[in-house]
Order: sequence, then C-alpha cells, then structure tokens
Amino acid sequence: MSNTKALPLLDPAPGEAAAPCCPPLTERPFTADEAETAARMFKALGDPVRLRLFSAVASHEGGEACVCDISDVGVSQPTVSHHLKKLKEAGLLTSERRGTWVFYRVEPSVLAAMGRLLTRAAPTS
Amino acid sequence: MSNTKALPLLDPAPGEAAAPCCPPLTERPFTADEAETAARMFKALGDPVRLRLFSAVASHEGGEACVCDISDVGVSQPTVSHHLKKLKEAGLLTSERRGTWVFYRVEPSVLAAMGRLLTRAAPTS
DNA sequence: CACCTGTATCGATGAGCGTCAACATAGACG
DNA sequence: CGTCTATGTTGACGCTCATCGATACAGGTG
Repeated sequence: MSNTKALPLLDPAPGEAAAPCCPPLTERPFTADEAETAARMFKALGDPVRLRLFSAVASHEGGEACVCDISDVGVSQPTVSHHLKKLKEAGLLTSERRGTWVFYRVEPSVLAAMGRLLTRAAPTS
Repeated sequence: MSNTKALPLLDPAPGEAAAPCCPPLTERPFTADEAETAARMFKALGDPVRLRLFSAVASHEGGEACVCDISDVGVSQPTVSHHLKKLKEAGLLTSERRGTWVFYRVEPSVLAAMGRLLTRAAPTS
C-alpha cells in the first residue's frame, strides 16, 4: 500500500524545477520546521549502506538501476530492500516495476536542493 | 579528555584548501570506505536540533557564535552541549573558549566538500 | 575567598534504527 | 497450473542515540 505516497521534501511548485525546502545553511538560522524537513534528507543519507545504494543508483547509466545491479553492499537482500524503501520514503528515490525487476531512479530536483543547502552563500570571510 | 582529537573528514592535504573525502555522488558508486566517511557527515546533520545549531553558527556573524547565542532550540542545556560536541567530533565545527564563553565556528572546507558531494556531475538530463 | 554564570560531563532512560531469518508477493516460463 | 527467480514485508533482537537531571569544571566579579 501507499505506493504513490512519498512525502516530498520540496515544494512541488508547478513550473519551478526545484523549489528547495530551505535556504542555504549559512543564510539564516533554520526554523524548527525547516530543520525537521532538511534533517530527514540528511538522515536518509547518514547510513553507509544507504549512501552506497544511493550513489550506485545516481551514478548508474541513466540515473536508474535495477536492484540486482546494486545489491552488492555487504548486507542481506531484505536489508537492501529496507534501505531502498527508506530512501524512497525520504523522497530521494523513486521505484518502478518493469517486468521481473524493480528499477530505482534518483530524484534530480532533490539532489539540486540539497546541493543548494550546502552552497556557501557568503564565501567572503 | 581527547579535547584535541577530532577526526577530520577531509584529507588534510597541505596546500590544498579543501580536499574532499569522496567524489560527487553521481560520479561513481561509493566504496564502503568512502560511504562510511561521508555518511558520518550526513548523520551529524541528520538531527533537527543539530541542524539548527549548525545553521545558527554558520549564519552567525563571522561564522562563529557563542553557545549562549544559539542555545534556544527547545532542548535542555546539556543536550545542546552534547549536540555541539557531536558536530565538533564530526569535524563540522571547532570550539574555542574566550573568557567565560565558548565560541563555535564552522569549518568552511567541510561545507565546500559536502556541497561538492551533492553537485550534479552531469546536469544535462 | 566566596559566589555567580556559562558550559561540559555523567548516568540513566526511553525511543529509534540496522540487521537478519522467515515468509509473502509478483511476474516469467514451461 | 506449478515452479522458479526477484523483490518486498514481518517480527524480533541488539545496539545506538537523543534527552534529561544532577553534578562538575572554568572563569569572572565582588
């Protein structure tokens, strides 16, 4: 159930390619709400296995990969599935069943939003 | 104890301002070692309170702030101290006692390294 | 020196998370 | 329809972590 439900970490403003959840970290102190939203993304990438899976998908051809292609991360198959689900719930990945295999694909706008988060707003001093 | 011990998440290559621990996420599948290193940074920012504290320091004037200026995040003072220690251990902050107060300051090179991690290598989708 | 303020540490507690084995489901193929 | 492969789900276990109150330490002030 809830296959279509994935809490978006971005404002899905139509017409805007990537509306970030928050300003750059260095621009303003985060509010409790902004911090909660952004921390969810960071926490999703805060596990080595998840980071490897995400990197494997992101670096794969076309930005998508079958589970069978990336499941060699040293943990059991249920654990891989569990982490992929977590990444999907965090809005970092989307999944699509294609015949026997399930393909995961990165959400490019989220990547851009996170990059903007860490972009130094004022590099001077 | 271990006041001077802070595991650096960057290669402290002399002469190189910011030597990132890892390539961009989209460039190559992370190795187990790279993932472990990078995940430590993400995990440090994966808590709303820590993210607020870090953002408060990063956005403060001069990139540094006294604890008394940023400790209004809804948790007790020991918890604030605990999270600041975690951020320091992750290499994201440095601390310096100046009289009565302790000032925390961001490590700019780490911020740049993390930004590079999330920089899309191939923006042409 | 006594006292006050700011910050760190300690010990405990409760919640959350990563992991696995076992089982369930989906599609392909005969 | 039966079976095989690929993937997701469930339940349980152990560990880590976020949080707090109490306490300790540091430094300024009288």
